[in-house]
Amino acid sequence: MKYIEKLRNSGLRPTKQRIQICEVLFNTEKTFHFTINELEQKIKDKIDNKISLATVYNTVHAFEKKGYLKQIPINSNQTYFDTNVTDHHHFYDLKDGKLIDLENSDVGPIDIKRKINGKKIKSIEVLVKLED
Amino acid sequence: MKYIEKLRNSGLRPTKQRIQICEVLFNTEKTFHFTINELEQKIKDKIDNKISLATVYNTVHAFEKKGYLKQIPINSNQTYFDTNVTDHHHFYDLKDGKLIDLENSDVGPIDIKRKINGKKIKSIEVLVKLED
DNA sequence: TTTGTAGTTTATAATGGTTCTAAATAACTG
DNA sequence: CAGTTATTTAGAACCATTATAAACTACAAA
Repeated sequence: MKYIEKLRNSGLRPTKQRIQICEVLFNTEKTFHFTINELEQKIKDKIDNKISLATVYNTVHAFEKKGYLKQIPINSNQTYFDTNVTDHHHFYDLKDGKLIDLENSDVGPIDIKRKINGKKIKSIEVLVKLED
Repeated sequence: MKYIEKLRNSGLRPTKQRIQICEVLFNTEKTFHFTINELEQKIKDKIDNKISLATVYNTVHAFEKKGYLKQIPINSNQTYFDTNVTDHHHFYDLKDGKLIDLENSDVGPIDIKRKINGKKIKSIEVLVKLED
């Protein structure tokens, strides 16, 4: 299994649950956005054994910390995650609440002119809200 | 009272509570960011009578709908609002969770090259995360 | 005024996503 | 294996937010 090494290399024990969640998250052609509930559903669909909700939360947070997932800053009652951890931005369709990737090449360079003393920029995230 | 007209003009009845919340939110030299809990505290400090939590929520949402407040898209367990409704962006200091305004003039123009069929851009929001 | 009505406020309950807990289980190391 | 530590799990707890429904208030029409 290709994920066993990935997990071990990040200091995470390659448990059955983590490997299965890796399959659901990363064994896909395209990256995608999800909430915990959506991920839980995907897991139910693709996997025979049950994985407890707490484990899904634990795993997603562990993966986020390791940089395998990113949270998407958006105002919603649920937290959105992205399996696309490359530098990119999002459209957010207010009508249906759906997110659409905006590749970095779709956005001109972002020039932040102001500096904050003693701080450096960790990331720049652009959210483009869409309406009809 | 200057807020009575403002409220009435937006189709909101100028109740005592709404006027008082206006004072707390808008009768300041500088704009500011807040969560509902922080606003509740401010209200307690500045106002003699009690305003119920539900009213604070109702009012903030009403003001947001009318465009007097903006939600700040950020991942937090609480929702952040901004009394600065002009077009601008934010630094977010990950260390202490504080937000800092980034005036539009501090950010070069943002060029969104991709279009989504039948949708138009309502807003563009940039969140610049800071670390030490 | 007075009165009717629609809008607001309020305390409290309900909701629901997320986190905590502590016991059972599984992975790892020697 | 045996011992240790990490992980999983079900369920409880947490807590921001929303819903409820009764009391109250602004307002307009008579």
